[in-house]
Amino acid sequence: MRTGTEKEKRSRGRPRGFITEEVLEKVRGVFLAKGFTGASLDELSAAAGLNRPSLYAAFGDKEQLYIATLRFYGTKSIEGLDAILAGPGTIQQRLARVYSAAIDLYTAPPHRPGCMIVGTAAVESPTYPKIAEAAAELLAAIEKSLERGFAASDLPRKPAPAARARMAGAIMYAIAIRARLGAKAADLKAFANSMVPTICA
Amino acid sequence: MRTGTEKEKRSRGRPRGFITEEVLEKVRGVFLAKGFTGASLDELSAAAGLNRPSLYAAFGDKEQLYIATLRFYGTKSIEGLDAILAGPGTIQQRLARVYSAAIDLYTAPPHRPGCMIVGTAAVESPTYPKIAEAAAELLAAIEKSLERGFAASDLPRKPAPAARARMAGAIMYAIAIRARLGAKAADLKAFANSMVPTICA
DNA sequence: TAGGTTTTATGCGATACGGTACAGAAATAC
DNA sequence: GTATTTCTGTACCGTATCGCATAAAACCTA
Repeated sequence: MRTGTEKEKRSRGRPRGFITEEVLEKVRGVFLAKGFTGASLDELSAAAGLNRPSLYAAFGDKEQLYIATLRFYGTKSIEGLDAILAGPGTIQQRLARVYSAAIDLYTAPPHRPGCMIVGTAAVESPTYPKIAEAAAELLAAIEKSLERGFAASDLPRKPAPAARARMAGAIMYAIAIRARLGAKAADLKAFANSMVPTICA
Repeated sequence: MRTGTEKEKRSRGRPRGFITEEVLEKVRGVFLAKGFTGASLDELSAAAGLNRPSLYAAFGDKEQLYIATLRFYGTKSIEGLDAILAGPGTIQQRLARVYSAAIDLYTAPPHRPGCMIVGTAAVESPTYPKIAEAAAELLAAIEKSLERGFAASDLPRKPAPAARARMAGAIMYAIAIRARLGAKAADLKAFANSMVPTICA
């Protein structure tokens, strides 16, 4: 897939009137709110400010567009995760910051969307194996990021960083689910804060 | 809603050719695999062995049918949860049994469906508030059941049973998500077993 | 048996859906 | 300037969708 940012030699014909990443950002809002099946191409192209043929030429069909959006969202999220985990403070403080930032995104108005992977990709998994595969890869990458954070900390080596990462990831997924089902940010933050010492024990 | 099992006085006209709960069980398989939006009325009525007008007369529209199915599924699940938690053994053993039973259901072939609440209701929440409400109620009931189990155990009163229940529930939701995204039962069971001592610490 | 009542079965209708054909527009290559 | 390539916009196609109208069937009451 072309990213639109590569400064490859200007191709010959009429240039694109959009930037791929901007389209993915706009489309993400629709997929995040409605899910893959629930989002119609009318809504998607309206949100993107593009006509359907342009979407199709750029991304292929709806499934490929969804997967591109999911990977874009996941990659951005993991970058944010890495950044917070590489920041200052104890691992407890950084982990708490990770949860706080996640909860702010998960409970953002107006939809309290939760996480795109947990909240929208999971439901399609049995029907669309490629979506399941992309989602599983992203969850694995999230846990790898957490594992790096724990490995670089001064926590005891037992439990292993990978085990701590699985646990920290599980708590994050649960928060995402509860956010999408309407849980209040304050409750989720209290829960997250109560889990940090357990994960870092 | 009539349950079909109430032995209310036989009504006057032609009797129903189906039992409500049996229909809900059959329909559940379709909703569980495809989600609310992804399941078509053709699939649903075929699975139920009913024609669409019969479904409509009995349940109303698709949303109401889905919510009835969700509540049926949730209530049955909570009964199973209560039963295991009321069984023999230490709370650690009983909690491990809960997870093992859940993982068997979540990873059942051919679809590895996970949990209906977490795997299919969550995605619809922003669009269908009544589904969100029913799902949130069921999660709360699950945590209440877990809380009763911890309250009846001989674990220390700190952390409080409610806090343990939130944690145990979070682990269950995370397992459901990972199951639907393709995780292997053995990996999930290892994870669950590793979490039991932490939850019961 | 006749009448009343509820559930089935067939089939339809209006709409929304995903996806595409085609012609015109905007850029580069020669 | 002309040709070529690529993208945009309109308009459309076939299909699948949800939900319902209608009439026949099955049962109870009398």
